[in-house]
This record gives sequence, structure tokens and C-alpha cells, in this order.
Amino acid sequence: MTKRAFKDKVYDELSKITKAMGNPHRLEIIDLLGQGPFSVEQIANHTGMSVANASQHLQVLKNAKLVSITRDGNFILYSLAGENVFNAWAALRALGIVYNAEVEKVVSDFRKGYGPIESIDAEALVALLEKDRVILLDVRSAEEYKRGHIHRALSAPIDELSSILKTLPKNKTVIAYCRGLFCVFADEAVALLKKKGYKAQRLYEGFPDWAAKGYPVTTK
Amino acid sequence: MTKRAFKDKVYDELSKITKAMGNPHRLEIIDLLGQGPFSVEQIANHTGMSVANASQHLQVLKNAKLVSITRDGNFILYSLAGENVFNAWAALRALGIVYNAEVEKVVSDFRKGYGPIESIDAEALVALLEKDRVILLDVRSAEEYKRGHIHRALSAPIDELSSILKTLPKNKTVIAYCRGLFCVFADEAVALLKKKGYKAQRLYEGFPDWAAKGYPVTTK
DNA sequence: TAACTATTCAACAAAATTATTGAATAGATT
DNA sequence: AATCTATTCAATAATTTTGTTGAATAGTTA
Repeated sequence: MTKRAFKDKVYDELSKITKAMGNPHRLEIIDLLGQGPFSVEQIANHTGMSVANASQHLQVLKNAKLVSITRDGNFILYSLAGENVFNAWAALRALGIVYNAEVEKVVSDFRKGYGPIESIDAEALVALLEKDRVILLDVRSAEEYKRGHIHRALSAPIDELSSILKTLPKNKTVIAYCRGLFCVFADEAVALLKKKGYKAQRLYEGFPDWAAKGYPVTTK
Repeated sequence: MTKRAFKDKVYDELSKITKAMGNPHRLEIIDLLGQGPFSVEQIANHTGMSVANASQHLQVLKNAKLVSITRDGNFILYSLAGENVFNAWAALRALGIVYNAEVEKVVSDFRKGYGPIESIDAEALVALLEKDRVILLDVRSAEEYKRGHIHRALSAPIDELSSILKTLPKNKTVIAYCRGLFCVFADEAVALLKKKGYKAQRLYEGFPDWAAKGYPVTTK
């Protein structure tokens, strides 16, 4: 085997991974699977794709060893093949946000629709939680909360927020978090909370990022 | 703008980056540019592509903001757009090596051609250099050495190694390094050194990885 | 200003990727 | 064992990506 043939083979193998990531639907699937395992139909619903199409994209991800499967009754559940996969996705996402102004612009333009939303990062939240100075709300669905959530967070699905809200004391700041950087449930929640007279902020990133950084997570 | 349209736009923008990385030639270019700036023709020669083809791939990388250009006389020099780019590439490469046995296999099969080569990592090399226990050889070309090399390394281009070798004392271990994980100059060097009776090892990764990790680098 | 030259572009054909449709399959229920 | 059902597959057409060829371009040098 010549050096050239060797290099061709190596870069070709590695490009199978980047190729598998080189499609918007598949990036969204990877982002979603950061939450935990999902069935094909759930993935299709979350991403607005047909089941057959989602299945085919999942095959591509599986062949690239980026996702793995387990079976639960009639359902096949897809998960990320390891935490490295989410980390690599997070690194690429960061790359996009730093070097490609377009990504930043799309996100900030869309978020402006909810008014000016303050956000804090994971480190700051840890400090506030330790001092017991804040109420932390998980505004994803009840099911997602059950899969895993930030330690000490209360479940407050965005649809039910307005009724839950009445039970919250107004003397503490409320922090809301959701699925990730590209999920706007937390923005919606903060906008509603502020309208009702609360001091509110969103966690900059979402649950999968929090978990990937090794901060405390629980299912109870 | 609906949530769906927002997500479509975000993932579409981000996929431009992963798409740009989703091609073996372009990965090889990114890997090469980890060494420093190169002209289109140099890139074409190093990768075995035609100049026009290399140019087109470079346009793709440039549009994705992964590389940037500077001009030097008649030549246009391409560089990585920032160190994040090399780090993202390194993360993907690591992902490939961990999850895709095929990559590991191709590399180790090819290297077996040079016999059993021991390698050490960057951290271990730092310790050995501090104790002045080793001779460190940069076996890339003289020109690459001049662009930048590991502090205290001697230039020993692989072609000239056998003559340089005569000047080296035999009481110290020799460590050789080259362009990266997929470069076999260091393996060749170690094989030759061992044949001549030296104790020799290769640095596991290459110069760009060393530099990306923030270890000391010099051009003098 | 004229000549030169590294790089890019345009046009083409071949190959690969994509979404949709509807049928096939594997595996769990009953 | 028969039925049911989530998932996968096969076939298709539309779109995108790729490498080659040769010409065009922009910017430097003389």
C-alpha cells in the first residue's frame, strides 16, 4: 500500500463521519438525541420529517457509528453512540456561532420576538443554586423532565406554566431552561414570567449541554 | 417566522460547516493547513489533486468560513480561519478513531510495515525534555521546520536523516515527530534509528496537535 | 503599460444524495 | 400460530456534488 493509498483510505473513512453530519436533518436528530433515546416516529414528529425519511437518515447516522439502537417492546430507540458525539456536535455548533455571523444572526433575530431576554451560563447558575437564591424551572414536557433534569429543577411544561406560576413566590429570581441553544421554550417562559411581574432569566444553553459538562443531573 | 422555519434555518446554516467538512479531500486540506499557510499549488501537490480541483475545494472551505486567505506576492496563501477549526477537526478525528474501528485498523495496518513502533504522548515528552533525557528530531522538511517547530527540536528531514544520524550520541533516547497522526515520516525515522542501534520512539501526534494544545513552539 | 502567472471560473458529464411512495420485514403482542 | 405494527427497504425522480478541461481573471512584476 502506497502512502497515497493509505491517506486516501484514512481521509475517506473519516469523511464518512463528517459526511453523516453534513445534512441539516441529521444535525437536528443529533441535537435531539442529546436529550436521550427516541423512537423513529418520535424523531420524525419532533423534526417534521416523514417516518421513512427519518429512518433513512438514522441509517446513515448508524452506519457512521454516531448513533446506536436498543429495543423497547415494539419500538426501536435511537441514542447517541457516546457522549463524545454530543461533544463533537457542540464543538461544531460553537464553531458555527463564532465564525459564521449568519447563525448568530438567525438566532438573535428570532429571539428578539420575545423581547429582551437575559441569560446566564451554567457556572453562574451553579453558584446561585448553592446560595438557594433562585427558582429553577424545566419548561420542557413532563416526559422529557422524567428522562432527566437539572438537580433541584421543578417541572413546568411551557403549556402549563401560567397555572404553575401562581404557586411561585415573587421574591426569588426565576431561571428557565429547555432543550438547548435552538429551543425557544425558555424564551417564551421568561417573557411570560416578566409580564407577570417576576424577575426572570434563561439558562443560555439547554439540558443536554448542562449534562455534557458534568453538572448534577437527576431523574427523581 | 415560525419555530419550524427558524430551526430549518439554523440547522441549515450549521450544516454548511459540516457539509464543507464532509469530503475526504477537504479534510486532508484542513489537516495540512494545521501546519500553516500554503498556496493553492502547494496544497494541490501535497494532496495529489489538480490545481483547479484544489481551488474549488478551497472555495467551499472559504465559503464555510473554515479557511481564510492572505496574499504573498503572486501567491494566495490559505490558512485555517482560527485555532477552533483545528480543534474541531481533532475532535472529529478522535471520534472516528474511538467509534469507527475501521480507521484505527487502516492506520495500524499501515504502520505495521515499519515494525513495532513505540510512541509517547505530548505530556510525557514535556517531562523528558525538562530532564534533558532525550534528543528530539523534527523529521519534516526543512521548510516546515522553519515555519515553526517544537522548542528544542533539531531539524532532521527524513531524506537527510541517515547523514545527520552520525552526529547523534547513542546514550540518549531519540524521539521523532512529524506532521500528524496520519504522517508516517516519524515511523520511518524510528525504524531507521532502531536499525542503527538507537533507542527511538515517535511522538504519537504531530506538530499541529502539539501547538494546538498550547505547548511551547518556536521558529528559531 | 505590457507581460506574466497563480488562481478562479464556466461548462460539462458522471456520480452521489435526497424525499416520496408503497411494499416488505422483523419482532412483539394476543 | 396468527395478527399487528414499528421500522426498513426498493424504486423513482429531482437535486446536488464531484473532477476535468480549457478559458478568463485579477493582481504582480518587469
